[in-house]
Amino acid sequence: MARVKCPKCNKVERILKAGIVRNKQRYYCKDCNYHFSIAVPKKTIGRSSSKEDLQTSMQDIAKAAGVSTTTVSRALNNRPDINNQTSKFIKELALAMNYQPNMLAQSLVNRSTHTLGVIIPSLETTIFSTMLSGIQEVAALAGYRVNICTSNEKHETEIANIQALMNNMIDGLLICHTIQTNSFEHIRSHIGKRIPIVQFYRVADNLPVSQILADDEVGAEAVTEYLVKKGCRRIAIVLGSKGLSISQKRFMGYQNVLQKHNIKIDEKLIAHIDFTLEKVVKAVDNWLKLKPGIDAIISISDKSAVQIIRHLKEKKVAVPGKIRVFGFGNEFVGEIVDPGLSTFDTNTKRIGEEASSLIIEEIITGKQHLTKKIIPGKMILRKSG
Amino acid sequence: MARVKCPKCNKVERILKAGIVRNKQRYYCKDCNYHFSIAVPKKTIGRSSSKEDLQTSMQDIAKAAGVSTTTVSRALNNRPDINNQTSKFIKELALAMNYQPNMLAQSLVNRSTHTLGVIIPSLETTIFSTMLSGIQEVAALAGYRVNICTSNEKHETEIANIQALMNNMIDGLLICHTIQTNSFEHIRSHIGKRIPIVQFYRVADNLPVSQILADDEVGAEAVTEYLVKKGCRRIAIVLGSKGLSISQKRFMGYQNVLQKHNIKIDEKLIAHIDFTLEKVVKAVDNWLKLKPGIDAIISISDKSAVQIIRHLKEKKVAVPGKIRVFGFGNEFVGEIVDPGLSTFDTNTKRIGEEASSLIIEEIITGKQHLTKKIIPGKMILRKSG
DNA sequence: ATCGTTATCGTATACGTTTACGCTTACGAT
DNA sequence: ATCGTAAGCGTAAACGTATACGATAACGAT
Repeated sequence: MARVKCPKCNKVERILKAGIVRNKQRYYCKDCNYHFSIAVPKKTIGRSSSKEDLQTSMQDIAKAAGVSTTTVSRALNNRPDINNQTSKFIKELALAMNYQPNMLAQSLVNRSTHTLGVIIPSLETTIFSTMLSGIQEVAALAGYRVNICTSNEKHETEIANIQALMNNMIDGLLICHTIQTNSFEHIRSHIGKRIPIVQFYRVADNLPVSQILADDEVGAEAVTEYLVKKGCRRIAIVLGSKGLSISQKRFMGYQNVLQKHNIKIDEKLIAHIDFTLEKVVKAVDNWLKLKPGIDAIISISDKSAVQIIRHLKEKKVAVPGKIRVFGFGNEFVGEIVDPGLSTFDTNTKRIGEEASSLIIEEIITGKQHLTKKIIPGKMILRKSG
Repeated sequence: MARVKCPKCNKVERILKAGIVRNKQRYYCKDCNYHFSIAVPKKTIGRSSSKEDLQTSMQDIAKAAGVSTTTVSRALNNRPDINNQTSKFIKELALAMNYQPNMLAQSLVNRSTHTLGVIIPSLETTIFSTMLSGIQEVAALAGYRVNICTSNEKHETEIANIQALMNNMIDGLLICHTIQTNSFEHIRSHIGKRIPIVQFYRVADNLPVSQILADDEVGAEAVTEYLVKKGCRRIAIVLGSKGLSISQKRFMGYQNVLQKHNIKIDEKLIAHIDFTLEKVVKAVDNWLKLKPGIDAIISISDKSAVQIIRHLKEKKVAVPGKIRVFGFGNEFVGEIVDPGLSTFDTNTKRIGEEASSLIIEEIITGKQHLTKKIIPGKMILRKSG
């Protein structure tokens, strides 16, 4: 029996075992400092299965019915070139034998898995889980499964996820980028292949893939316009990474309105951050020190906006009396906070639904049209703004 | 060319097309009122692919290297019975040719997809998306994908989802039942097969499958005990379906404490409902009419609890002055509401993590131990209770 | 000289499904 | 009587990978 060798230095003496992951024994060669892994042979995996707990296959049915597997396939797929009695008989037999088609085998021949891959930054943020919900519901209606990966707002994880998904297991990829994502080469290398890609919510504008996005520019315009009308002149705004259209568009809307009203744009009032609690609080604290002071904050998300309101309350700053606060997204928590959060409803669930629907269309037709669809939203006024 | 026939009445005349779903043309026979579907033949699907956009396979590498696919397989899997130069050469070639293994083919031979199926009631409820987040993170660390289905709190959808998942595409199933689920035959028929099942959070006690659950009884005891200490004697409680252990356990805890303190249990104070807003409001309104009145409400979820607080505020009922309110789950919204929500932190994310970890262990070892693990939680006191 | 062992590789088969193609039979048209 | 056509079925190849088994050559031991 051949012993385990190091693929690099070809030696066999100083090899250590280093745990098992995904049914693969990991090894480490102390000589050349090299890691590698070998799949655990089937025998050693303790499956009790001799024969009986296996699924019944088409061949089992064929044998039982005394026909070929082709005929079974024809019956089960309602093909026209089969006698009706035969078909009926086989179908009943399949039912009686509790036949379940093996999706893997079907997918292998048909080159399609009826599965969508979804990469989102987080599952613990309401807007993302809401979008995912929309994706999932539409997908389920069309008979598609959903494979979900979270990037945890980390660019490297996003890249790793794409690699993990693009191995013939999905028919299409839906992606919402990390807040810090600024380069998009990891996407570009997959464009134009068999598997279509659709970006949603947080998209990159210079990539030739379809997009479903919120009405960021119009939303920011509406909110800013409203605030200016209310007399605000020093409006602070929280944005994400500059490479993302969500930041660009919202800044555009903000800028448009301020310029229209001849209000100078102050760089100090613009924060490009990820929305962790500490970063948000720090940005707000910096703004509070400014002279002249700010009179409004537009936040990138409702969650941050609500945290800002809480922070301002702690600092005894009146909302909306001293500072008006606006959010984006219309999450449940905005209804509950006191004062109620004014926000721009981005129609979050609908974004997921449309993204799902679009990619399924691209999968079925095989055409990628570079659709760019903006989902309209609406301003919701409560007490905070 | 054979024309489309009805599989039932064998006629061909009165057949109507009825849309395409999952690449299958649906038909409807007006004669016998029968629906059926036929897969759309490959030719008619407009794939431009002649040859070049296909992935490179092991055979391509084998051909290029002048060896057999077996040798390529050996090289790529670090098998010991291969010459080191050969192996290195093949690996470099594979890299140069941008080889990506076809997971479908691998899964077909290995009989494992490294994919977990998850069925949860909803993605728009914080506790569920948090649990899913835990599941996903642990799964990703172990190299497993996650296939997500939502039952939308509907029993029939749960059943349909199980059927859809149990077709060789997953290695294990994680399920959190619907609030209305009361019978479990749809689970029982899948027990003992190759695919392990783990129930989490909402489980059924009399099924021979592993469980990961919150510390419902202890939690309910702690909360009830606290309320009694505060002088409450008419404590109302919101529960889900009677078949679920989550309802039973919480009721047990509630009952234990009341009996210990010789407080009579009033059936009118116990509501078995799903937690839609209307049902919750209706239950609360009924309680408000009672004489003697209630002095506390324990809710099944933080979201409902927060809605209850809002409703009580609208009705000018003082919280906690007149009625104390407790939730379950420790969601973000409980921090934000005013007064802050007292709640029992069920350690939601950890439940997901443990469930994921457990099922992966069952998959790898091939043994199903009927583990029953209770995740400890802790009471969190804020202003509402 | 013969045998056993080991290293290295290929052949063939398997996984479960779909489908191109070919074969037979029946039947109506010429 | 012959041909064409269609219905109904089977054979075999294909999808891409993994592996049991066999083959060969080299080498040392007896």
